Amino acid sequence: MTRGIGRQMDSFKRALGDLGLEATPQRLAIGEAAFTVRPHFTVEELFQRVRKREPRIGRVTVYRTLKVMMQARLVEERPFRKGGMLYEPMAGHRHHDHMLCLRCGKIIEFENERIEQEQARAAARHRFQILTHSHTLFGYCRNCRKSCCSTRGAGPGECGRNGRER
Amino acid sequence: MTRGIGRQMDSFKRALGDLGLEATPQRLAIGEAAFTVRPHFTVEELFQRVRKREPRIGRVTVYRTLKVMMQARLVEERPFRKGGMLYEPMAGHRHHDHMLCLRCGKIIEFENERIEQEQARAAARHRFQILTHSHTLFGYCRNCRKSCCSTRGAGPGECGRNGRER
DNA sequence: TCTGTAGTTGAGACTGAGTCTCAATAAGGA
DNA sequence: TCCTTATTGAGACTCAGTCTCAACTACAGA
Ligand SMILES: [Mn+2]
Ligand SMILES: [Mn+2]
Ligand SMILES: [Zn+2]
Ligand SMILES: [Zn+2]
Repeated sequence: MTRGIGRQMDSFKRALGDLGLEATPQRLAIGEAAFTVRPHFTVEELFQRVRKREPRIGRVTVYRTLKVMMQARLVEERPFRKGGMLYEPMAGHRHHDHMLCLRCGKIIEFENERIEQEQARAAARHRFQILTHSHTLFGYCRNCRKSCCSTRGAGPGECGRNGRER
Repeated sequence: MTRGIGRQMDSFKRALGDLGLEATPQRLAIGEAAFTVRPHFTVEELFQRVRKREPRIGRVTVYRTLKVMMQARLVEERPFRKGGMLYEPMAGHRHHDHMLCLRCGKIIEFENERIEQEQARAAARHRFQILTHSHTLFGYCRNCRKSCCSTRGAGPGECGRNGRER
């Protein structure tokens, strides 16, 4: 899955041009980092990653560049948790929604064409113009549901998946 | 719509009992306020409202009590915006999802049984146990979509609806 | 009534995400 | 080279939410 970064960077550079912004080393470094961290990342994770290449970069620039990538629809914002968004690169990816395990943090992606259709119809009925949407299920993944949680017999950290993989 | 507060307060008191918590004046005041502010409120709005009756109450207690009401499923949390949740009393209300106008802040509620069904099926397919879900459409309401936004000819504040009614 | 205990409360300190400000720097054109 | 504009990053700031802890309450038992 490390393939496609070239293409993603091309889209990013084009987007910068379209918006009348320069392709500075900082912006390019942030782009490359965003397209190679794990698929749902925090700003802090991105920042740390960029710093390895460009130690002099500032947090503000990361926020700013992320905003540009959002405008260009190269990344999307995921309001999964209370303190702070997660971000996900979308270039190449098809649209999808998420299930989020409240115990082990696992993120499951799903697509459902019927839901998208019904959603469009509901919006049309209200003459509402959809720009984006967010559809997230919160609960327990297959590993965490019974064996761990119902029986109340385990602390966090087991359940097949070991630990954070949000 | 001011009817039903009695019933809601009864549920709340019962919930407190079930959780082994006392029905203190503070908690009751917060409950009453939560069931009478506007249907989607911020913590700060709730806090201000409670203060009118109980000026000595602290913000922490509001947060704490809100958490209790969440556990009892008397209110639900809405991750609509970046800085801070909105809350919505659910006692009596049927489940519904939301469309959110990015320009005037209007909140439209909708229900769609087919979406709920498909969502359940998608979860089942992944052996995922849903506890809650959040499904929100972001875009422009019927008043804001063309006349105001596409033509780029208006600042915020008009569009039929006058101002905030998030 | 007095006393001990557990539950509850609220002021204020603290954390962490995100924004704002502004001076320094880099780039590009005349 | 000189001038103008875009970009950057340190640090101050805002705001939501949490944590800590001492004070306060209700009440059960002596
Ligand atoms: Mn995803
Ligand atoms: Mn609602
Ligand atoms: Zn899990
Ligand atoms: Zn609107």
